Amino acid sequence: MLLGEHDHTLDDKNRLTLPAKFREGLGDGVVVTRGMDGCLYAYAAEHWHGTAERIRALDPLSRESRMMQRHFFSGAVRADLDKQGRMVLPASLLESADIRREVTVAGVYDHLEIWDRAKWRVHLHEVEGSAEDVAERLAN
Amino acid sequence: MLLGEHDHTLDDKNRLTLPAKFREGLGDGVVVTRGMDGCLYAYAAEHWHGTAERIRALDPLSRESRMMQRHFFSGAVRADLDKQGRMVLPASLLESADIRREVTVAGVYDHLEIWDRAKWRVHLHEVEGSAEDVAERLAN
DNA sequence: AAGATAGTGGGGTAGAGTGGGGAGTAGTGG
DNA sequence: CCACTACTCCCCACTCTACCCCACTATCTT
Repeated sequence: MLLGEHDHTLDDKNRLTLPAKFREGLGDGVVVTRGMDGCLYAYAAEHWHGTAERIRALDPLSRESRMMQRHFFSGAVRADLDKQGRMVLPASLLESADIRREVTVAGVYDHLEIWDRAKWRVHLHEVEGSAEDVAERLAN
Repeated sequence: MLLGEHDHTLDDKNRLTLPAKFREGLGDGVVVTRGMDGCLYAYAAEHWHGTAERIRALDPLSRESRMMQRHFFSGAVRADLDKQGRMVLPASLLESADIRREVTVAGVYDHLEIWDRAKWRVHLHEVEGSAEDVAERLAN
């Protein structure tokens, strides 16, 4: 299970060191794709298939489904880690998630999320207030 | 069953000694998460899975669900105890619960709650007056 | 009163995070 | 077809953090 929040930095070569804690959970193959809400998702290669299947199963006769499929699949890249546990993030993905140098990597159960740090802060702050309301609704 | 209230202090390295009474109840694996009402929760690893499952089951195609999952899982950390029964609390969690040096650890049946001591006092005081009223409302 | 155990503090070391250099390969132009 | 360039991948080196171990004090128990 991928948990926790880590601050890292991209170097000049667009390399990102994955937090050591996450490496074993990811195996040695990672798929990075455009995520939701302006971040990138990183899946262990074996878990990627499940998510991919969910998106693939959407009906391509619906325009919105096609948009989702393009969003996910055209942005997906298989990345391998070097001996130091780093992966190169394609410039196109970095741009689409508006990621600069300062990055936050968050574990969200079955995948990682890669955020521009400033954006992450804002997003998380936005949730804080409503988390307890949502929890209240989940309670029964 | 986890019961009772203990005053402890964080050291300079953000380590918290768990009260000896609680250690056997927690096994050797603990998961710490952002809790409700401005404290931290600490679960025995095996009890954590139930809570995690409820959050995981939310549909990630809904924005609210995604935000909830991020908040919970990115705020959760697996912490192991050292030989003295201490665990390191990540700075990001301490910050989000506004915990300084003086800490109160409270047992609440299946989990521990970690509070900034001053905040705990205030909260407890708040409850004191209203416990009977709340009980009345929860009754059916 | 003495010993044991819980709580607190500090130091050393392995490993994680970051940066830079060099070789190999693909792509482009002459 | 060859040569040059640019990019990518791999390896080496340094710094700093976090983890692990040891030591001390206070309190509770016998």
